[in-house]
Amino acid sequence: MQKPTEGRNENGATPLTASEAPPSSDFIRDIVAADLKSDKHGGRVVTRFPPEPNGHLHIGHAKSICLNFGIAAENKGVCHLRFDDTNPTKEDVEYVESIKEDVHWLGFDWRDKIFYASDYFEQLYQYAVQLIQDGKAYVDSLSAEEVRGYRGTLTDPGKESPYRNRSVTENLDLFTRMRAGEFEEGIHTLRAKIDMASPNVNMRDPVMYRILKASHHRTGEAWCIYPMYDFAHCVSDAIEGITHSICTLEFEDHRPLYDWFLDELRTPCHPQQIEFARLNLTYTVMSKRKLLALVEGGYMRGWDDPRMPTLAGLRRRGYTPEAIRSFCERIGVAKRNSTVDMAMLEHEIREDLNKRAQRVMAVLRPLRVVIDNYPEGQGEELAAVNNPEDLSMGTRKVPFSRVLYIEQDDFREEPPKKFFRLAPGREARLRYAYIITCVGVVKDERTGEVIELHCTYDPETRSGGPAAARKVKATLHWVSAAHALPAAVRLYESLFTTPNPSEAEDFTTVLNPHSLETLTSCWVEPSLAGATLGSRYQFERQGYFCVDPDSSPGSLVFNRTVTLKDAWAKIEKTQSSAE
RNA sequence: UGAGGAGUAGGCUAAUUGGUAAGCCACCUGACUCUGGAUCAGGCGAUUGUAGGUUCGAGUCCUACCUCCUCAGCCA
Repeated sequence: MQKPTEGRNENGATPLTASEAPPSSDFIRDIVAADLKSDKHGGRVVTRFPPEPNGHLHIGHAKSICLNFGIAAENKGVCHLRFDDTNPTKEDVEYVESIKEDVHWLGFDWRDKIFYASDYFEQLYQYAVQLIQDGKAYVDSLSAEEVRGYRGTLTDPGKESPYRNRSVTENLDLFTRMRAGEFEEGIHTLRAKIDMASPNVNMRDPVMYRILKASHHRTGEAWCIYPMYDFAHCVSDAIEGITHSICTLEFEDHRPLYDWFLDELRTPCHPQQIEFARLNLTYTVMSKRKLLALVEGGYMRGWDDPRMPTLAGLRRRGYTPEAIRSFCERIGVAKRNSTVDMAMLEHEIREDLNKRAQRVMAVLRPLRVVIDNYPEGQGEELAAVNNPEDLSMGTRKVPFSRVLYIEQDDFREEPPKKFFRLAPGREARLRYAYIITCVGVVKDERTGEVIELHCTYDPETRSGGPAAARKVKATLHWVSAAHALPAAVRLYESLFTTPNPSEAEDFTTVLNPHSLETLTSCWVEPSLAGATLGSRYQFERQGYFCVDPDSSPGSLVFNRTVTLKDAWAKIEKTQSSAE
């Protein structure tokens, strides 16, 4: 199928961005394409993203969102947002709001197609009644423990409940009274009458309804019986006219049940359930349980802690929706359990921000530098390019003066091999400014720590000046001490010390103690004075940073989204490990 | 030991349906560079889980085996 964008690209006019690029094909898209061709669903494509509002979305959900909304969009179809809110004891409006926000932020629009399984409670109930009337469902009065005993094991068949053969009339009566609230929780359940000897445990008379005297975040006290996932989900899909019901691998065993309900109910529409492997990422965890434990255990500041793989966390960290979408496209979709390298995600955000983020100079660990031959009280403004990857972003002025700060890492009193930066007697370029030579080192008398450098500058070497072309091995970022703005910067490293924390007996023991480092005496160039919340910058030579919501006027707080690739760090690492 | 799935370079994912293993990440060179960034050029790396079989030809088909994942909630 020819996409309009392809022709445009061939002309070389407009390069495709990641999100515009033709989606790579995968087995699900193959199925959808085949169904379209065979007219299986009347030429329609309707998908759905069905979260339960009992937690916050993470990047694993993003994979599902991109898949469902993506497939719909590619086929001129629609994707519904449906809240699977069938368990009031675990759900809350707080979560539905955050989920809506996250899906929108990711860049997807469900338009008016937002639904709730709870909207279908009455229809679901009527379908259940129909099943009872057909002799395909019954009210069971076994206790939870007894049900477990009757279910059998993976290798042994189950036994039929003594209540399995109640009459339709009795079942109808009991079910009506269940709804009316006559029974306490656990007294009765409605079960599908299938096959207690089925090798598939899900088919051994699964529970359809249980009594829950809980207040539901949308239906309040209207109901005291709630449908189970297996019954509610397939019927909800059918009600909405879903064509392809895409879910994760653990539901493969449920597919026969999904089909059983819809077949028995003779719904006008029978969606196809398709399963794919959920996303795993190295150096983090994805399970709701573990994420919750991190928050409740006080290991994280909240669901939006920038170290969390939640969409709220990634957003606060500085990730763009474009990078996440591109990531989801590149990892592909398959049935194979796999763990994607975190480096892939980092690659995506670097690639995106490299094109878009304004460059700026910031000194994180300041070392004072005095330019001895630069006149005291004098200053000048130097032109700096905002983004060498996109000259249309223009230039800005950066103030220069006699006293500056450079990065402590950019000076070594005794430089190791391959260290190109400043050292006694050595020269280096100050970006957009002059070439300087280190002529003196001031140390703290007690600690011996280097606290100040004395340098001279060569006026001829000013950027654009007569000797500007002279080659020096290193270019350093800097800020003018008199003009710089103070800032706090939060540096993040991987959340865990091992690539696969879930394999640890207790995953909290492999938490990385250095996952967060806060630097409070940083200096940033004055152009950042008006930086707005969430705005993203490249701090030259260091990485991408964004303004954290903890910032207030006059007190900037930045999060490091990701570092720049650092060739020197690698050299230094191999040097030190070689010793 | 029941049922359902899955095995392709270090990691992900493809392979026009039986036609001679491709792409991205990572890693390593080199070029270029006023970001040790970016970019560009190149490279490393797979007897496609194993063993047989069919075929002129197999990652694709057949047989057996091995390994891993999921399932015994009145959770989703």
